[in-house]
Amino acid sequence: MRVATWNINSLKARLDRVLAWLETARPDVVCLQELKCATADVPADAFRDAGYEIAAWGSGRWNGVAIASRVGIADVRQGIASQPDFAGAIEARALTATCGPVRVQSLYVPNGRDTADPHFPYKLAFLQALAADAAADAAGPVPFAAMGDYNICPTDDDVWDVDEWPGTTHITTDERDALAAVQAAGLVDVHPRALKYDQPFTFWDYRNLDFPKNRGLRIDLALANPAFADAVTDAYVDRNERKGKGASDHAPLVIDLDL
DNA sequence: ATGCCCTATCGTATAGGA
Repeated sequence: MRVATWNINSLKARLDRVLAWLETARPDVVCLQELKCATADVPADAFRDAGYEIAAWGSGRWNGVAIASRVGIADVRQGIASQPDFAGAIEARALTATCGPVRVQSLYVPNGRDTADPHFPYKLAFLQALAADAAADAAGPVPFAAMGDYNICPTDDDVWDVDEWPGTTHITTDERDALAAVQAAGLVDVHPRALKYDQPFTFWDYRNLDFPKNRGLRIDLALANPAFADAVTDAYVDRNERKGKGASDHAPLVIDLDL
């Protein structure tokens, strides 16, 4: 089977491209992030016409996660255990469901904004909660992957050039330690191959010709338990989806499984 | 060609993204 994760940066603005991609890539399950629309506004009919059921948790302008599947969706769960709030709100950043033989989690980890911003400790707290939340699924017999936009480059090789990276977040030791703690729960980073160039980046900023210049980041990850990881036959980043008019700034991460 | 930022919002600018 084929499982994917993709930060689509608005479901409404991206709907045609998402549906077209489902038709060509034919994933059995796709985790989507940054819906930027309310749950009630998710076009479930359009997905149904394409052969997919969709479970979504959206809250309007920001965030929002979904899972679309053509092998069924069961046991849907919103959020993670002890999920921290931001400014008093529990944000739509995690959705977990069982789709056929796999259990997947669609994740949108907080950006962090700046190491001096309150969003940064929020990001670390979210990851800490995630590590605890994932432990049971990580140790279980069912193939499980927590996949999505982690907003962390696991290593310097996951940045086109750390010295040119303009942000203060995504590359810090604190963030990488927090990511390592999630992996320590029993999950491994399914490292994809790139369709072009050496590094399998998943994000390129819209500005400054970053995509043509391949100034990218690998921040969309699939952290898999042993049952999931052992079944992986291929993994790649579909950078072709970053091309052209109306593209998201992220490309899909696609994983093929012998399941 | 990969091509010079994008999205949603009570908007005619602003916040957020990474």
